Amino acid sequence: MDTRTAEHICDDIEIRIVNGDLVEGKPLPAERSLMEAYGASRTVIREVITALTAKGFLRSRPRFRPIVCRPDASTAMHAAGGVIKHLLASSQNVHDLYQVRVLCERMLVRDAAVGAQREDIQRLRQALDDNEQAIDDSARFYATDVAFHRQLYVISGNSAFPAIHQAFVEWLAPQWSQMPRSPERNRTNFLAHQAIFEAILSRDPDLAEKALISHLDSSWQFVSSTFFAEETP
Amino acid sequence: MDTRTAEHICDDIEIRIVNGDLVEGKPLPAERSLMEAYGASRTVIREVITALTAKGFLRSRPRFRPIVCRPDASTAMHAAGGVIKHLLASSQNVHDLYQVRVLCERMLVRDAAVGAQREDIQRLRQALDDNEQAIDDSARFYATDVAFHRQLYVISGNSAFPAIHQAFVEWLAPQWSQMPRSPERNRTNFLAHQAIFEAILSRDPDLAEKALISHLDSSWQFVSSTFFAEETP
DNA sequence: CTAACAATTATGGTCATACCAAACTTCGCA
DNA sequence: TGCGAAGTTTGGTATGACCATAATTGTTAG
Repeated sequence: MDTRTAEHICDDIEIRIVNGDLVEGKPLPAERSLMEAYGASRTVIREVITALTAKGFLRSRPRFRPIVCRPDASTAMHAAGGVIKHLLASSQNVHDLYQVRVLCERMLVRDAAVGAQREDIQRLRQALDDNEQAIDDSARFYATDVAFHRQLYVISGNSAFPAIHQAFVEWLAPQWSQMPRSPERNRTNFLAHQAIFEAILSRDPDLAEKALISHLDSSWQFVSSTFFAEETP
Repeated sequence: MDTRTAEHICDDIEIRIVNGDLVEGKPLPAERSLMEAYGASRTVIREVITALTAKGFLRSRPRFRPIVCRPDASTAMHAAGGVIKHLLASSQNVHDLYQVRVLCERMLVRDAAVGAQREDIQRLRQALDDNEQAIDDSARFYATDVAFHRQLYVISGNSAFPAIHQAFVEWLAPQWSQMPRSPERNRTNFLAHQAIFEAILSRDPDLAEKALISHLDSSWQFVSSTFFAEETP
């Protein structure tokens, strides 16, 4: 026999969460109830709870009952984030991750240029307008910047991409969100966004990709010169 | 004061792992040693261990000391996998994930067509040859198939992409690795790989992308008709 | 009767101790 | 020197207890 009682209970609860037996948003039964239900000691139950929490199936605050979380693509990314944040201590890994983002967005803008629907264009234009309105408010500009790029992921119609975008934003936030910003810099970025939008509007994937690369490369130059200036290549 | 002693110890051990204080591949100190070291009870230490295991910083078999794992991009993907595997119970999510893979590979082959070096081409050709040699051995064909696609990720020169490829393979394995296979089907796939290779060789990104899309779409058709045939659209 | 407050209970966080079985070490014997 | 048995270490689990805080209930004042 396998000696891991906890694993079995863990798997069972996972299943009960995904199939809706344990309702998302509601608290897990009390530890002492689960003891009885599974005929295990509290030690084991608590081990199960910590494991499920780390896996993203529960969200537990210190002195409260753990809340059931039916995991989605977003929580999957979040689970990976626990490791990723350590990897990003190396600027090489930051660069690699950023390049992954660039690759995704290059393809996304190409596809958007070819296949974006009228509503997609409309939402993108709205995001662009919001971006322009925020040029003089750097905090808001950052938010609308993120939102504009997010729209590129939404257009794909693939539910995984918004989650991926969210992951990129969270993981790269330590550098990007704390960049020194200015209305001039914001205007530059807005114009880059506008160029991407125009290229999509004119149904030109090559131009859209080129505009995107130019924008993201410039952004990388700015970030890397700010944060990784002293590192030896 | 914060009531979560375990979290502090957890963070501390994480740091000691990433900075090399705790050596990768070596076993963690015994639970009873950690008790003394941190002045905590065994309950807390065990909680820390289970959490770190779920996070991917330790790899623990039932009755053995946990092995220290300095996490890399691959283990990050693996951590996400615990959630992903549940999501992939829905064929919609399988499709979405597959489309993410398709998008990545489309861009990768485009870039390969533009920028692949001589050694890249050589390795890709080698992978293609291996693939051809394995047409009559379906098990080996699957391995060489994976290896060929992997090469597309390697060419990028970005250390994150091989890990992403590994993740795609693992997550989609339940469907793909158990597909009914035949030498005829293998030959079809080999020819598709060859077409992709030729397009890269002729430095034609549009053609390479087209060949890839054709290949992966056909593969999806085959898989979805096998596994998701009876589902109502 | 209701609302604010106090007492009680439920529950999570932590600790100490104990027992077992499997893994590891040691040591003596061949 | 090599090997196997006995003893020790260590992880897996259980039990019971204590504390602090959240949730609940009961009580009282307005």
